[in-house]
Amino acid sequence: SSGSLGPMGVSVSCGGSTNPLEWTGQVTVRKKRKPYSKFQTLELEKEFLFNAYVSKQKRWELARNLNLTERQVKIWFQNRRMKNKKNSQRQASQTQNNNNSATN
Amino acid sequence: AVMILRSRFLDARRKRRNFSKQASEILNEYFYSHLSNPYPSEEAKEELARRCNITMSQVSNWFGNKRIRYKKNIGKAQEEANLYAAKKAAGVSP
DNA sequence: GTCATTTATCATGC
DNA sequence: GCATGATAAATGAC
Repeated sequence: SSGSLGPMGVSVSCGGSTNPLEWTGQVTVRKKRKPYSKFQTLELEKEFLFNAYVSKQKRWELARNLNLTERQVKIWFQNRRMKNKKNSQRQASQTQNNNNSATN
Repeated sequence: AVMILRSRFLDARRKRRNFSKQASEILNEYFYSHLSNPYPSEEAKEELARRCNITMSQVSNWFGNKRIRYKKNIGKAQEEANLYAAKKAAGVSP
């Protein structure tokens, strides 16, 4: 039971428009998102073709050659694996739809 | 070179389409009726996806965009919030 | 490690 | 010309 809200539950409509909504506040300071260059992305994609999981040694080399931090390289591979999974699921459902409509 | 061309065909952003009016209505009603915690569960997402005839990823995208863009508009007009708040209070469909 | 997010950016609709 | 949906960096929970 959550009682951190106003007396009426959602108290948005009554005049005062400033909402004491906890989720609207982000405490941690986050680094601004900065898109990678074409060269950086291309090199990362090339390495991802060989293996979706990069060793510590390879990560260090990539970070140095692409002027990225090891943390950035690590996170890039994590996000890339998620993207791969998402695309695989999308293709799977597409194939299933094709089979269903073809057999029926 | 490959992925530059890849994005031309495989990127879904190239074929973006606006949701239907009723789908936006359903999503907005849920958002403003759960304004204190606009994070639908997996089940709620499935329900919304089914009623809106969109995928669950699209539901997640919508709430992600909605939350950040609502946050950015706090202190501004936000007539949309008042609209749905009044609608909820009246219990009337448009 | 995965994975739901936050945030800025991208590409499109109108 | 912005509104809107989807994607790309970045964070945090677990």
